[in-house]
Amino acid sequence: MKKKTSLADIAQSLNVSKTLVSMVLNGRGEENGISKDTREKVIARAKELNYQPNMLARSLRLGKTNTIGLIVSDISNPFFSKIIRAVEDALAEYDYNLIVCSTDEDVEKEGRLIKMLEYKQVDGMIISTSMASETDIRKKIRSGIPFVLIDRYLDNPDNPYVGTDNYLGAYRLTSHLIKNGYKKIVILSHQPTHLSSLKDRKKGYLQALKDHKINPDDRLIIDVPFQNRDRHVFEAMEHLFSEGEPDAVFCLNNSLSLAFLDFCKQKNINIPGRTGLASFDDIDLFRLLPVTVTSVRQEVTEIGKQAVIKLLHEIRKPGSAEEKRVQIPPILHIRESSQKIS
Amino acid sequence: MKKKTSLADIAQSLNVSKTLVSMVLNGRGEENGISKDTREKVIARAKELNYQPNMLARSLRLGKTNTIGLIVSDISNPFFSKIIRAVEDALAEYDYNLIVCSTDEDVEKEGRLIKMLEYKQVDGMIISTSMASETDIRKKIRSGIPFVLIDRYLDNPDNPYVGTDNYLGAYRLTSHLIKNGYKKIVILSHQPTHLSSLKDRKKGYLQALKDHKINPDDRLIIDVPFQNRDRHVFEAMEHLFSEGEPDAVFCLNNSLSLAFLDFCKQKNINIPGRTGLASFDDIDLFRLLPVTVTSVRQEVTEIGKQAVIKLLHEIRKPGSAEEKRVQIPPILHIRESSQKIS
DNA sequence: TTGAAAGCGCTAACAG
DNA sequence: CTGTTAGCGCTTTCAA
Repeated sequence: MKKKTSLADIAQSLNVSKTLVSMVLNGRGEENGISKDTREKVIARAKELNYQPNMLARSLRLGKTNTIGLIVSDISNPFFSKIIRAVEDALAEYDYNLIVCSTDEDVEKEGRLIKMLEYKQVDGMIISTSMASETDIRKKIRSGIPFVLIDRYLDNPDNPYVGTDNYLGAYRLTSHLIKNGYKKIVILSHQPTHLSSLKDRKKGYLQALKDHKINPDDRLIIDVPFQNRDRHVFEAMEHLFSEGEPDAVFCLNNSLSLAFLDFCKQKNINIPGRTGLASFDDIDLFRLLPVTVTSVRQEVTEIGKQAVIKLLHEIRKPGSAEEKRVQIPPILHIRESSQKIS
Repeated sequence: MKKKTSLADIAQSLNVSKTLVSMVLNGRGEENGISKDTREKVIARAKELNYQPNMLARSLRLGKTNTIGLIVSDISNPFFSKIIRAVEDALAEYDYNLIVCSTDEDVEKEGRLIKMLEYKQVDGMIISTSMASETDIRKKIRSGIPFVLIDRYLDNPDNPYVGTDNYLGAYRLTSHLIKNGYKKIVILSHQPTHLSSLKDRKKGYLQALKDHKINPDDRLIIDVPFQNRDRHVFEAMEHLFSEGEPDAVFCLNNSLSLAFLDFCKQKNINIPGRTGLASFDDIDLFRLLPVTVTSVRQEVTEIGKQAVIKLLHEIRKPGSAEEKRVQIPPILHIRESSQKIS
């Protein structure tokens, strides 16, 4: 493991200055009037000595790292991992790298991670926040590093944000269920309940009920804790299905659906015979089950892409975006689990 | 967005030296004999001025970034995203961050990413490589940054590596199928065929056939291209199922299984009636289908954890590990898709 | 055409 | 107990 060669090394070996070498290697040789001859010599020697630029030094000098931080609740959740992939690809085009972090919906942890990223001098952050208010985030990001929110927005409408039109998705889905004859529709969600994504889905659900003259029933609105979701879903559903008989379940995301399907499997609950089912998010499973599952697909790739575009905008000239909140309409996939009932 | 406060600022405002401040803030004040009084003053002022350490400068000085790079073929593949999560959690304990990259099994791209990470001075890398030989990687990592391979090893047995015992998993799974009466077992894989993971699984399959006196049939060994897998799997299977009738399919990973299940769904192929099925990897889908799918579960969390331990080892004293290659035994989940046939 | 020097913010060796 | 100095590797005035 030999010592790395630096600008100085190659400058010295050529009896020129670091300045010159730096210019040439950054492709700014010509415009600074370095002779073609010298330029070629520099480049040749750089290759010869196997020069590797030190981005750290470069970043320190330039005040930018070409790295952005991405904070989500769990990178192994397929919804997020697909967004991350899209973000990665979009950023690659602009030569940015990605540091990823998971919060497990833990506000404390999120705070620490934000600080961390700030210390690391990331040029920007993309955050799917668990916090309840913009002030909470601003309190952490003191340096004014730009950030854009994804999936969940906060109280300040001027925060750049990209996500799904959750209200619309839930409204359509619920309306569809109602039209197909379902009346006692459970809405299965998880904590924390202040997340805008979940709140908007709930609003869409309630509005759809209202518009179809169905009275909401509080007992059908379930919020399980985030941790140990599977077990909590099981218990809640067991309780619900043992007494009053709901006729459909609307799961607010993919992990809740998985938990619910598990419950149905164990309890031998037939879909849509005994209960209808519809879900937010669209995962492979939904179209591969023998009874395919009706769902609202979020445009994950689009969310990732747009978030990057917005962030890069924000990095170049903060606060310049025309449109602060971008809500991408979801796509309703009507399948067999929500078949018409009498 | 006010200018950030640096060590110098707080030193100046207190009429002490940067050195002192640096020591105190790094908790090395006491051991360097800074008076308690001064220490407290420094800490108070740091808080007051809202001091945020600049890790970039720190890293440049120290020659370490506390960041490691993780390269996989696709971070949105659940197998990898779970490993990533485990890696993230394990690294967090040692205050390391994670830069993630996807290669799409593209050797060129992998090369560029490795270089990238090297320029960024990551302290180490965890790589699920698509390359065919260790030299190819070493050619990229000139600086001697330590790395550990996951999921796939290379020709050099001294390369630190953590993965599943793929041979064993495939051997057991195939043996199980044979014992349950299956004889014409398709093995469905994808390119590139030099990946040790896939090669070992194939070896396990062949050995199991051999040990049970079944002659391997080349027509049953399928390698589809990595890109557009779904379509290729469909076409290959359509071809296969139209002529000679295989009696089981062994999918070498989760994405191939998804593609195959899709095929079965579209073609109305009954499992296990018309064909048995078994798969490497274990995904939610497999236990939620009405006919549950027999699979070999890889210990993803364990792989991530061990990779981190190995890498940290390697960072502290390179080449010191007792055991270079760690092969974690997989777990066979026997389910309904491989039921006994006559 | 080219170079000298300053400085990004931090830490460590060495002196007091 | 505390400070001085040097330097990590790079870019960027400003000067020649």
